[in-house]
Amino acid sequence: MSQDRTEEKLHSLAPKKLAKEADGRLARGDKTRAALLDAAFDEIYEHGFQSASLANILRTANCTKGSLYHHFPDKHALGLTAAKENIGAHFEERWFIPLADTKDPLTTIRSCIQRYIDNEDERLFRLGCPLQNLSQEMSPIDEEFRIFLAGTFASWHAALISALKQGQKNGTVQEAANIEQIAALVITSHQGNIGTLKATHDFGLAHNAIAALFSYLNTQRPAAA
Amino acid sequence: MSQDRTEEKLHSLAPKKLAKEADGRLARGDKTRAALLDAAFDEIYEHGFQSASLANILRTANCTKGSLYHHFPDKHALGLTAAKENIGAHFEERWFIPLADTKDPLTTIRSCIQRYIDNEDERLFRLGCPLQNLSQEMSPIDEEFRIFLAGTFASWHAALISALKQGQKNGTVQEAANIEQIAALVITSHQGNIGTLKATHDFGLAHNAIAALFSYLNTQRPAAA
DNA sequence: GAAACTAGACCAACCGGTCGGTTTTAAAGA
DNA sequence: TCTTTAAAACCGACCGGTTGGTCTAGTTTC
Repeated sequence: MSQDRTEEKLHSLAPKKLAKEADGRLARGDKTRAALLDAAFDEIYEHGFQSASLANILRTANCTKGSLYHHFPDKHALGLTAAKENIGAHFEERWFIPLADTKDPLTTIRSCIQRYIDNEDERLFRLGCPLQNLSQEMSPIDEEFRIFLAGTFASWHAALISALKQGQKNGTVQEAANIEQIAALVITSHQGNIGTLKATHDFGLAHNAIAALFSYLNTQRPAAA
Repeated sequence: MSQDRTEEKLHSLAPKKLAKEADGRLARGDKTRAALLDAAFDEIYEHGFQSASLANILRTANCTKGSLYHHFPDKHALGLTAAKENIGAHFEERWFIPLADTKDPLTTIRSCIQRYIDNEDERLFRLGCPLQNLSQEMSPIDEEFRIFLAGTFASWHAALISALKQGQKNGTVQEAANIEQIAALVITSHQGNIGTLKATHDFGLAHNAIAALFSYLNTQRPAAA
């Protein structure tokens, strides 16, 4: 599947510059495109990429095959673009912005994680994390997806490390703390927690796991704060 | 999908009692059945349940549609049985047996986890953990699968807790340790680690995550051992 | 000879993708 | 301002291929 997708690019995957009407709304074509991307993300989130049905996407977006294949070369490009735009925005809002200028990263991390469990997000509970879902499904069979997903993990890791360094500067994280290790455990335990919750539906387990993580994080604070 | 599967059971999902030949080998029918289950598990592990192709399974198992639908009522039953037998055996070998009679569960847990990363298992690296893959894919769309998977997580959790209690009795785990929390973090961080590795292909991240986990586990030992 | 098992042709439903044709839009020309 | 024009956007019938599943006929085993 999708071995040599490097050929000609009739449609660019680079973020599209949106033409706007005078009143600021999207032009007709871009509105369709946006509806397509929204519908595609939803369908993929619900069913996975491979089982996502173009017919369903078309129905939700209220448009037709012709439109779809005018805007995107194939299902793969549609899915990848939808994933990029949506997952990128999610991490920006939920992690990168809160971490960007915190002086107490350990507390910030705690609140970022807590927010996933507290907010009673029915879809998160039922469907899990889109980044993780796509990682599981697509990593082994599509290198283009895998590279994007790996890049997201890398950015996440980098943002955590940079925030933890800031914490050291500001005296909220031990100088001796192994920052790479902390960041790695935050990522893996959080991912595992969301994924496990989806199958077990056991909030008790999830709360215990984050309690353990938080107690670990607390050991990384300076002895005298 | 699979809403009311409670109707008549022409084929039981309970572990089948295998008829044996005089010389101990499996009878013809059971050999076909076993080949089918093996092939099904492989195909599902590689492509997921929904994308698993019966044609591929039949080719691998070297048998035909007629045989398949003689032994199993449908794809769902085949997949669920294959998952149960294989995942059950895996956890038995990799976790339940090592944990069963250990006096130092923290060390045992450590070696169980380490084994996943050290053993250069190409399929684990590329495809991840079957329990996790199926959790991601099937939990939201099939309650029967979900219940089995949740049960596996519950058994895993219980085995960890029981081992950690043994550790307390034997003085290798702090009396004050919150055992449920430890067990929960072991499960979620391990699951997250395997899943993340599959997308990132970054062993460094994986090693950092388990290093952090191990350092947390070490804080749960008695002060003077 | 009955029951267990295997064989594979066949089916309707659905899949992603193509293609010739129509409508809408915005810019150019007068 | 009205007309022309070409590109952009949209439409949906249609295609070959694959899917899970059915069914009848034949073989093996006891």
